[in-house]
Amino acid sequence: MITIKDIAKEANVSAGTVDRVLHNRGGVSPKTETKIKKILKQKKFKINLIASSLAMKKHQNLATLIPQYDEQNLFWKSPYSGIQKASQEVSAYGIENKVFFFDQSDPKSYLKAFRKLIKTEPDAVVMVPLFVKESHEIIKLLNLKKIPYIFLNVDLKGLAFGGSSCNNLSYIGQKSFDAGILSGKLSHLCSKNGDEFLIVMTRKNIHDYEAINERVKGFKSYFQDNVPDAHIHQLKFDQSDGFETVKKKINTFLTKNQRVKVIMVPSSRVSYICKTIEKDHLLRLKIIGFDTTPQNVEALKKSIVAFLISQKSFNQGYKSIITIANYMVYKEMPTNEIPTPLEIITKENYKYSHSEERKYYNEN
Amino acid sequence: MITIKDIAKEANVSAGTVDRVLHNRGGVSPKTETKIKKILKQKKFKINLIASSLAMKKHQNLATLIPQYDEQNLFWKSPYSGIQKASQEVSAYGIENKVFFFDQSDPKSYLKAFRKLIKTEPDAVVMVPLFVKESHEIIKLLNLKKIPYIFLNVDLKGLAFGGSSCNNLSYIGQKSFDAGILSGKLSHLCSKNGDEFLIVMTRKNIHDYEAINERVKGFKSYFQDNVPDAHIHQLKFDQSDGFETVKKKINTFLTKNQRVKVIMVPSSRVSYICKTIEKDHLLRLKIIGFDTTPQNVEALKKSIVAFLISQKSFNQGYKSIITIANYMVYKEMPTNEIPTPLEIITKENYKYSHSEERKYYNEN
DNA sequence: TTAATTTTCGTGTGCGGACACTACCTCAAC
DNA sequence: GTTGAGGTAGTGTCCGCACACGAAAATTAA
Repeated sequence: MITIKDIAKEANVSAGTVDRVLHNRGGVSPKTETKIKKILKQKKFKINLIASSLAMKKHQNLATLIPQYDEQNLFWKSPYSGIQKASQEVSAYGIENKVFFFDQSDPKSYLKAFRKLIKTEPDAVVMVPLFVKESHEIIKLLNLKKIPYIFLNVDLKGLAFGGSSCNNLSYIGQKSFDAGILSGKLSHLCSKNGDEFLIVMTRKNIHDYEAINERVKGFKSYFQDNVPDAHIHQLKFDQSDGFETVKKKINTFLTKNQRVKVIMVPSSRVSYICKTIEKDHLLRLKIIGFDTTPQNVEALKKSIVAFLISQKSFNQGYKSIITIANYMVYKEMPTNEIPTPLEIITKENYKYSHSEERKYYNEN
Repeated sequence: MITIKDIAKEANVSAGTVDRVLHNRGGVSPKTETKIKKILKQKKFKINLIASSLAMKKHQNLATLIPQYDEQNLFWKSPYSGIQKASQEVSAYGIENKVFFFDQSDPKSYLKAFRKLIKTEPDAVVMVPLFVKESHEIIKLLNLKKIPYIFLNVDLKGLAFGGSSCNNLSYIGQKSFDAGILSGKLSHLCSKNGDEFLIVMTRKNIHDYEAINERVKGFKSYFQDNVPDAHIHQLKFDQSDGFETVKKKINTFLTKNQRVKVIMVPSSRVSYICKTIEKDHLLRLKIIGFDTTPQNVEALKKSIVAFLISQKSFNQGYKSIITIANYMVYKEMPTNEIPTPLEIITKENYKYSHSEERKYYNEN
């Protein structure tokens, strides 16, 4: 193992000087700096994170702003678990994470939670910018206070409102358009010539309104590029539509359109949709959905759903914390976007796909 | 944060005594021991792993025994990269990993490499037990010397030869049978009633002889359970068969059997097989293979191959090192088996699936 | 009672790095 | 030549813990 002292000896300087170079703290003449840098590279010196974090002992505050989950909508449980796990890990590095929840259907609670958050004077923030307008108020303040922040799961693609542009260090989440393309490909693969397709949209989930649209666009884009003459139907339901309404509409539609063989549900509500569909129809259908919520996985196991496209939201949560922690501790700049994998989940590979998450649950 | 000193002060003893209690190192009177333990619990003291591992500076040797990769067979490059990455990380914990290579087609080189390895007196070993008989010689010695070891990618399911049973801490790899089931499911999903299936086996890859058999078994098992009357053909090629022989045989077969619509290649040689198949046939075929070797990914991108089932061998390599390192440092017992995910890779999601690996390549 | 021995415990050093503090050196102004 | 400012580089201390060493206390032997 190469230490700072080794480098110092090699360069005929003291450890302090090497340290100054390592951290760009200035006060080193260009000559010695280049010399030291050369030796650092040559010897492949890597800072000893253990010793480093011990020496720093800097207690930093991290704050996280995410939607609260409930039984109605378990989607946010998974990223929260990932956040919890990562928080535990980074605590050894002197970073303490506080989580603030808001109601995903209430912009006011979003702002309220943020106000609480900002009072704790965090050194960095991880947030889910669910509401565009309110987010810009938040961002303005964060920019002003020079608090670095990361977007999780939802992106505000550099939208600038009133001069406050997003300076988020990174966005960690799925590329929804590409996820849509993938759903198109899968639909295509498990269909034959002449089969028709159906997209079913619900409005129950606000959380990924933008994402859902992107997925639909991606889906259509796939077919435009590969099967331009494919017949793609679309059904939309409103928040106000009850279970029975949905049921009636869908089944009537499916009876009329017997050539529809594949259904794509661009939200995490695929299991709900499945429940409304009559058995006769289910038998001929291949159904593709998103996100591995417990209900969706149940439907997958029963072979009602053929594919789920997972965004590994546990990993998203986990990574968001790790990423910003690395920035806080080592000033390590993350890439602008950290796309999470588009995982294809079937009945057969589910049990292998979320082992990290399950392991975490078991340990706690 | 509670430190040892805090506890010591509270108990009116020195830090050394607290340390002795913490590590059961003896030499502490029952009275003070119970007193200290009480305070430890009460204050919820947790040892600072950072400081601990720094102070220990235990230089431990780790040795890894894996097959050498070459252009002919790039499969082993990926786990090696994962091993490299993990080695780098654990070096901060004072663990130095030495990698020893052998020729995957030569049992003698396997033993030879091991002899070299054992001379370095490693404190733990990660190995790919490719050859059953020779592995048992190795295991016998490791058991005797009480050196803990982990199996990577290939498992010796507790086979006992001459009284030497496998005491491997863990096996990190794919569950090949389940991977086969998954390939069956995918084949089924992208076929229609009456389509026939073809399994193409080559003997070029010895590395996963057992795995290949398991995959085939899994594939057949899926159809037995779900489509018992499916017609599954099988072609086997010998090591001696040249490209032209294979080409001739496959195309003759496909011409004769026009109802074959799906091909499953249970090894990582799917791209090789694809090259032998004439375009006319390719057009009607859905092809499923294993492992994301560069050539296979190429075929995937060209839409020649529909699905690849990846075992994330990079992660396997990475995890094997991390797992044994955790055991070495914290005596953390791993679970007996650490199955890696069965990832379904298509043209559309490839770019998101191996980002860790690519990131590592770019950084180095 | 005193010496010898064992048990119990305090002290000091070092792991590799961060950073404040200090010392030195150069060069210009007077 | 003296002085002081500004730029460079060295030194020392600390982070929390592990462990060796030896001192003090307790126990036993003589």
